[in-house]
Amino acid sequence: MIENSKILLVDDEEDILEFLSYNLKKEGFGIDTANNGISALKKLEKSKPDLIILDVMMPEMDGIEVCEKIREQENFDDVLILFLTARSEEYSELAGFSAGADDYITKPIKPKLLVSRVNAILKRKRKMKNDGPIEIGEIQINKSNHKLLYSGKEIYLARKEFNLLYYLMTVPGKVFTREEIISTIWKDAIVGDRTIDVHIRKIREKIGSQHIKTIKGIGYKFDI
Amino acid sequence: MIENSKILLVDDEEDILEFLSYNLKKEGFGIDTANNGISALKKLEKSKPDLIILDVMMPEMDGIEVCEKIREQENFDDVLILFLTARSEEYSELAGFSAGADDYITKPIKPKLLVSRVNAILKRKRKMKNDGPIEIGEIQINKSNHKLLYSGKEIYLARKEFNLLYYLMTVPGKVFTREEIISTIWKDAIVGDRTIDVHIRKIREKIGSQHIKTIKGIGYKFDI
DNA sequence: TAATTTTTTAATAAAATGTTAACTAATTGT
DNA sequence: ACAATTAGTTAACATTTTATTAAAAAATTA
Repeated sequence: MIENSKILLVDDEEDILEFLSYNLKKEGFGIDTANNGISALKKLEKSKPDLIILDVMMPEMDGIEVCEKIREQENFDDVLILFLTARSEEYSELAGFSAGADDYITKPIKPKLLVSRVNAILKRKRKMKNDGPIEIGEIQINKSNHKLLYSGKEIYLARKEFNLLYYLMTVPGKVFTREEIISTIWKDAIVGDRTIDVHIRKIREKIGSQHIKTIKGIGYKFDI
Repeated sequence: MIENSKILLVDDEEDILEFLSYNLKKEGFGIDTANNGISALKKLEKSKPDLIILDVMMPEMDGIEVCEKIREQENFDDVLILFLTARSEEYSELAGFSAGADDYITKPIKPKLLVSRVNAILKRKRKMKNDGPIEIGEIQINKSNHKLLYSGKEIYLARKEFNLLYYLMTVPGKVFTREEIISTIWKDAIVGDRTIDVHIRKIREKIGSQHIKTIKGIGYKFDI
């Protein structure tokens, strides 16, 4: 499953491309490479990668810009993107995430860490993609047909509300931080903190307020 | 904390060993030395270092080989390893990292840079480790989802309370001084001494007062 | 394009959390 | 034992965080 995932590597340094290729091929991933942003964008359609590993520092078009351009495309607005950054460029953490990155690895790259990070991120994705309905108590939520059943009755949720509730329900009992929520539900937009509250409120309006609990200073969790 | 870290230095040149020793001891690190790879591997078990500084260029067994051998050992497959390389040996960067190094420093070694690098790498490690639930007796505290279980029952702690208890539980039995507590929990605020007491009191209110012991004139510790 | 729905923001209220001050209790050193 | 020091307690107050509205902006649908 994971083994069949395709990864597109984008870096201007041939050495790094080879190093990454070697270590990821060894793990059974399908590898495609590009040595600049433009070439990467061109290869997208044909390659259809599950994950893109992007160097932040590249001449002409840097990783952040490439990332933004990828996210603009209909078919790739939810492809996984992982940034490579030099240790010193701490700024890239923030810049990268707001550009729509899913994770990042600092150089120098350690093969073990790289592989485990890549596996983790793909696993997470598959879990999210896993379309089977989640059933908790009297509540059933089904991503494939976008339906929420509460005691057998269908309740309509707007998209953001649905995504948010679904996300919380993926791990019942776990407290999701506001940061986690924002970086998952609002990948490619910067929204204020109150936005979450309002959506939570609307969900509570529809399913009652006993299920979604506020953990002040941290975030929210779904409980039976 | 950092000050108590143990470092194993491995180099064939006595001068360098002394130079490193001198500069790192001055910072409060515990130092052990070995002048070849075989001796280093032997000392591992007894020394249990947090960090190993390895010269790449050594006769008989070079640093990369030593590194690989260390990584093969169950107990040390995630010990930190830092390479010393001559500036010219650029190849060693890639080779070193694929052997499992965490960082490297080029010779000639500048004391200030050495110390800051070592501190940085140890800090990073502690940060990474800072996950996963801590379970002590009937108490389980889980930072990733901000949950405290006491005899299986979930207890709610406010954020500061949680952070404080978690901190004390990171090293059960260790007495944390008020200074340590303040500089960890109140990183960017100046608070009075009574503030700690009040938070301790609130925690005791929730989990009972048998676990957090006051060491008068020093600080507090967590005990089973 | 207009109408409708959804999403976001802004303003404000409410609630929870955090800190301090003032006082009391306990401990320690002499 | 007694003063000095340190910790505990409480309640008031300050600060931070979240909830609730209504209204504006954006997206979707007819």
